[in-house]
Amino acid sequence: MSVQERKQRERAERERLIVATARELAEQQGWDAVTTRRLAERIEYSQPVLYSHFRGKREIIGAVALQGATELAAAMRAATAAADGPRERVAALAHAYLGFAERNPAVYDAIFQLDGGLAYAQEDTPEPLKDAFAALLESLDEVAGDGVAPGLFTEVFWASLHGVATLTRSGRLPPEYTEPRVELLVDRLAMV
Amino acid sequence: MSVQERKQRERAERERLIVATARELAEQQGWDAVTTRRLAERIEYSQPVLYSHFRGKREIIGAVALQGATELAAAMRAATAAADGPRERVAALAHAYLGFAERNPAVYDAIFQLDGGLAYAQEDTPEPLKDAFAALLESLDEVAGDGVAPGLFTEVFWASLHGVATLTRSGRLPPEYTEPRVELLVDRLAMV
DNA sequence: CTCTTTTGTCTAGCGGTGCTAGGATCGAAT
DNA sequence: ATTCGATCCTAGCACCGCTAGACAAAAGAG
Repeated sequence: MSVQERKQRERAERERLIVATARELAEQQGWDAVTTRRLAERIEYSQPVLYSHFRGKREIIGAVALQGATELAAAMRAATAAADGPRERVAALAHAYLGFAERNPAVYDAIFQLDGGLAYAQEDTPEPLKDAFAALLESLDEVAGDGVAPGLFTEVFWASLHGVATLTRSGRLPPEYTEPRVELLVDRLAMV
Repeated sequence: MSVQERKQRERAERERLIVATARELAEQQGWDAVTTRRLAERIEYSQPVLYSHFRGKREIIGAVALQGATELAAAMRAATAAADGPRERVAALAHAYLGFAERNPAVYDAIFQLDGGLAYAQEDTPEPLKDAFAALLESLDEVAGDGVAPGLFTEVFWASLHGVATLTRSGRLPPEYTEPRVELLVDRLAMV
């Protein structure tokens, strides 16, 4: 029995290694550089081993996305917990979100831009994704304003942040005015 | 002389054919399906011909992006010209933008998501891109509000629309509530 | 301890990608 | 008619995601 347990443990460990290595490589050189060959070489196994853990490259992206969503949710909750008052909470939320996107661009892409084979906005959406949305909702609920559904408000606020994050990182928005952009968003959208 | 002119004309015509075919193929089957081999086959020339017109696939995407930006700018101007009052103009602008993104997803990607080798938000940014931003600015200028730079306001409004457009199309936002989302954005962001 | 069976891993290869070198062909000018 | 230059294509490179099948190591049975 214990032999099987050890093997299972080692297998799980190797799977973590694959995900961590893919993430590292993606952050270092972009997702285009994450090829199955390079990834296999880095974990010091042959390519087919990857396919004994994941159906394909897409699922590896998905695994990185789930890990990232968990961290993003935690980062947002930590930031809002330390803020006083609704206005400050929303501002802290926005900064935490954009900060995460800036510090972990490849992970952000895995969650919000690439196809990781995950279901979004459905019943079978993976828990980490639901939870990241819930973390947004928790702080935005109180500033949605009268007659506006908190869920709808959260979607709109989130979409705005996402737009700023992606357009900035692709060089379509100059990065130097991010701060006033966020202030404007918070000022106008949040009903203090 | 006239022989050279004819050749030049034919060359320009073939270049238009390449761009139009790439766009068509991208809208039909997505950008992943736009390979140099398939594209070459559709225009009934060999692969290397593509490279006598463009440096590579990236530049073809860029050409589609410029064409699309011109159309997008025209669509926004047409929509806002037919609207009465600032509030209605902004709403019409938002609908024109999102409508374009929905009807031409591949072109939208070429402009705002993919790497077409174009410069954004700089002096050497191609005219069509500058003009599309200018078209946004023209209608948003009057609703930026006191003490808010119209350029900054336009960036934020644009980013919000972009977030809605991309998250919706990738299935991360359920499409059925797009209308109330846009209404909320216009209501809150625009200082009527 | 030996033999069988199962499990795990690797080598090699398939059909595809973007891109390019070098040769063939065709038209224009001498 | 012949040279010459422009134009285009065939063939091929290195890489991609993914997989079949050979092989070795470990586990279980006698």
